[in-house]
Amino acid sequence: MEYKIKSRIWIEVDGEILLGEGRVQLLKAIAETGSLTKAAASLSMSYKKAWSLVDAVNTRAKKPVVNTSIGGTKGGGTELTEYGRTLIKIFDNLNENCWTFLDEQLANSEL
Amino acid sequence: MEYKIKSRIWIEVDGEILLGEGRVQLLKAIAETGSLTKAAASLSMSYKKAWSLVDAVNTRAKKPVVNTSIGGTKGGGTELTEYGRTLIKIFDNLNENCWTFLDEQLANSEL
DNA sequence: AACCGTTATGTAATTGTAAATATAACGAGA
DNA sequence: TCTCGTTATATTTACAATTACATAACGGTT
Repeated sequence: MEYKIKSRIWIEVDGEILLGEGRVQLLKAIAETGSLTKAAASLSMSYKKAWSLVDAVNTRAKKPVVNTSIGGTKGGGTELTEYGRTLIKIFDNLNENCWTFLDEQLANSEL
Repeated sequence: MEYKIKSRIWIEVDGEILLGEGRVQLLKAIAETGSLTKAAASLSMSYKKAWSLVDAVNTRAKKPVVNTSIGGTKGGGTELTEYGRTLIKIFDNLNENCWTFLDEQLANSEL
């Protein structure tokens, strides 16, 4: 029966969510599959939800996070931009730093 | 169009939530009103939800967080224990430290 | 031209969560 | 003993968020 401290972080723009853990997970799945449809399926998420999440990230970010293409042999696809990849890296870094910081804080508080 | 980092922290026991921002807010309202009914109303929360939140906190914490009484002239009431008050203080402290830490982290990441 | 898998978008259905409602018990005081 | 405001709990109702379904457009390939 030990107390554990948890946290979630997210980045906002104009009071609206730009990027959180769920969106980062989705972007990672897009990077792996090259397809929004497959990424959504791999996370057991509806395509519509996945699309609206990616759309929100893409329109709010300072630069596009994904490139999409429609049609062609493979039907099209979605790929991360370089900016999208750095965004993910920075987010993951912030998140891990936050976790270790909070663990230290809790340990020092003697709850 | 500036990026801002936000966070929520909470404390878990055995994988279940013990205390988060909402529960702390509720405990503070109880401290002010001396009544779970009034505390719930002051937060526009249903009594049932308020009760189940307080009950969860009370049963999972290492020591009781509130004392309740039923009946009597005033009908009864709910008051914080000393342990409940220190729990709130520590939580608020952790939370503020987390915010300033993350702000620093974001500033250093040059997003 | 026809096909196929994908993006993109609207609408209907569902379902899980929260609120509303109802009811009982309690106990000091009038 | 009756009242009153509170805690405590179950059941029903309502709503909002999510999913499911449907449809169109696209563009290489065959």
